[in-house]
Amino acid sequence: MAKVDFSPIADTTRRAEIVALLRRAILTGQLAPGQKLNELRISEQMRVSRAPLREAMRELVQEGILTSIPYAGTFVIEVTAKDIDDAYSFNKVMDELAIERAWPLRDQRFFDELDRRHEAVKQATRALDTTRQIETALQLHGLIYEWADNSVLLETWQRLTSRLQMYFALHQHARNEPVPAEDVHETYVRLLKGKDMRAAQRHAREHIDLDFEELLAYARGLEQRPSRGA
Amino acid sequence: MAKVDFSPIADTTRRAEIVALLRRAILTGQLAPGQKLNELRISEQMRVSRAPLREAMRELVQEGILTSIPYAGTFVIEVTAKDIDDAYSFNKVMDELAIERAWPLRDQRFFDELDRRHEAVKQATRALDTTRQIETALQLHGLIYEWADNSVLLETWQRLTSRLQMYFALHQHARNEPVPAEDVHETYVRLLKGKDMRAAQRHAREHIDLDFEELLAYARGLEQRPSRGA
DNA sequence: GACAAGCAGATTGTCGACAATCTAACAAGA
DNA sequence: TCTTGTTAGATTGTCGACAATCTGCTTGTC
Repeated sequence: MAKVDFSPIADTTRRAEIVALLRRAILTGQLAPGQKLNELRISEQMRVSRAPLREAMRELVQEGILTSIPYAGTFVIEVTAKDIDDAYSFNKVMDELAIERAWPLRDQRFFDELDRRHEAVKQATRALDTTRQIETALQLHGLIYEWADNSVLLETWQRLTSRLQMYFALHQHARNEPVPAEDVHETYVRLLKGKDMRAAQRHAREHIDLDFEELLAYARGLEQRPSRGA
Repeated sequence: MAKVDFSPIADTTRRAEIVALLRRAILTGQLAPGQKLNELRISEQMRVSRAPLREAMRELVQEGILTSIPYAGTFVIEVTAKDIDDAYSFNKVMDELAIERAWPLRDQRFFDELDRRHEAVKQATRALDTTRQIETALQLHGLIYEWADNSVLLETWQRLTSRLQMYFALHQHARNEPVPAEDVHETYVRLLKGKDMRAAQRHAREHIDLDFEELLAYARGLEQRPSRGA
């Protein structure tokens, strides 16, 4: 009998597809923070009834990227500097933990996967696809969580990822700059392959710092002159 | 003009009430792990249509205490020893972090609230209300998270709490023992009021150990002879 | 007796319509 | 002019019915 690893079949419910579509729209910034999601309009655009759409929205509310006010509407979450700061500071600690847990479990498969994801980032960078660049960078970063062998830790990371992706997308969207050409993940990957765990943790912390500082500055700027309007 | 702090008005949707009902049923063990939730039956019992019930279920799926398989059903999550171990080990690190962050922010209101929640645990203990005892103990424990001034940390704790409460309720339910008479939180509260942060962190870690070890042993026992049945 | 095909029955997923609620514009009165 | 009451429109919340899918049993064939 042939030994084939069949991956789970794709979700066939409309709900799942709607969730994916909405999430993508939010995380890429097509739906701006604070924006209201009109159920009727969206359901008509998607050619779907409101039932699966509403269920999908409930999921995204729990996922933390939508917020719902009864009888008023469902909105994309607002992004404050404090939110970003909280996520950033929390992420630093989590990273240290993940590296610590994943460290003794690194094996050939880990290194291969690390290279694979690193390659994906570089490819997105070369293609000047900023959205995909953010996505792949987070996936690269998420490997230590997948390897840490702790379901709660992984799940927490995945929840956080949604918001991080949204924040970075916002940032990119705002300054509308070309992506950095140099490879900022080179050192990170090298250290994860090395023998000095502390060094890897330290780098992860500092590396994150760099990205976030800019992001924070941007968010603080936003709060000075609050956007929003009719 | 009178200065009154009006609290937000209660959620008035059926969905919100259903979520509360279902969550309570799961966390108290009235709905056993692995059990299937029949939508038609539940909606009839609650005198509600399936729409708000399904939306409520979606929320609880995202909350991590239900799991859904398309066209098959929605089930209460199974509890494995590894799940408990993961939650426990994750919780230890989070606790240290929360204490560290909350420590410099402790004030009179913190101490008052600490006493208030401690009192609630003692009262539930005296009343031999095990469910309420678990609930209040977790609320006591959660204060450091509320005070840590980090929304992501707090949110993560709240998600974790659901599952912790479920685990402990299962345990209690299984051994069906009277609640411990002595006050196991005395030291914890005292240390949180003191000046030695490290000591508080150490105690939190060790205190949690105690509770969890028993729980883990119980869960491992479960996995030997897998329950399950018609 | 073993096995595949096909057929109920039950359950989940989706739909369209109705009810409840909110918002904003407008009118009436102090 | 400001406040309050009213009303129309739009939007969300909920309902009951239908469609799609799964499960287990029965039936027929070898």
